[in-house]
Amino acid sequence: MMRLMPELPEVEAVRRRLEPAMRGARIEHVLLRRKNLRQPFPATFVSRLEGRRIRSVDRRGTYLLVALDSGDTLLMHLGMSGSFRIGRSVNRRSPAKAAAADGHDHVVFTLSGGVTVTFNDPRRFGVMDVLAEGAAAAHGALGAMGPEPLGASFSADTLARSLAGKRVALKVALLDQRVVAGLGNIYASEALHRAGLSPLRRSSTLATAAGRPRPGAVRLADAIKAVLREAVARQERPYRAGRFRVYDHAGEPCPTPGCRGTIRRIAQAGRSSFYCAVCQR
DNA sequence: ACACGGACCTGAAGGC
DNA sequence: TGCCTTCAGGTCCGTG
Repeated sequence: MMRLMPELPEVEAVRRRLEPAMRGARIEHVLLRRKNLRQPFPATFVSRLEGRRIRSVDRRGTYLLVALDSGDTLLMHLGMSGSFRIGRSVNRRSPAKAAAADGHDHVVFTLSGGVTVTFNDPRRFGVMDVLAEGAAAAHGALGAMGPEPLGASFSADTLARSLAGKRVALKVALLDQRVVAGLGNIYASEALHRAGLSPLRRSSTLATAAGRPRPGAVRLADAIKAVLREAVARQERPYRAGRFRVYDHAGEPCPTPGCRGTIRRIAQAGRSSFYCAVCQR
């Protein structure tokens, strides 16, 4: 079950795996094995991809952006259970069909050189779309997306500013991609624990005061960066995973040194949050 | 404008 | 054993 959980670090790991296989290659063939994922594939999906050369493979939040020489961008989201498999086609007559083996293989890209990139997604929460040049800003999710937490545009100051006036619980605000891009349910809980902040706290209590971010906002911005940086580094050697400090650890002792609390699980906005009521205030 | 809950979908896990 | 229920997750959409 806990296979991927695609939040920013996991999507970045996928990007790093796809990039060397895709960048500079030409998309020779696109096989769609169904007509929709979470939303329908656009009618022109295949025709706008086939024959195009791939300029770059980037990530924004939890979206993958494949830039093409036509100016279009292939937009992909893994949803909850999406994954890619890179292969090499053995059957040159019908390379795409040979690569699609599993019933949840929904898209097969065959690239120049016979490389195949297969998208598998049992739950079909994933999304694929093609955006025309300059259309990213108009795309709902992308256009409104908040700063990249590991980029220069994210800081305690920007975080405090975007929490200002928000009545929602801090944990719920962290899941809002307009506040910060790429955080999901797991790393939101992890960051809050590291910052010593309760997931239940009202977001506006971390807002800017007297022109400067409150100490909690500084700790939270630092914690978000630290949690994500460590997770990105861990993706490269998954078997040495330190796992998570609080996520899915309900009932266990709080890992904060010197804290005698116990990790609790509560529901917020329909999702589970894990935290220590003793050291997170 | 903001906030909340339901829908989407399947597989794993737990209960009886 | 096997059936049934519940839960998990990210994002979008309708409603308040």
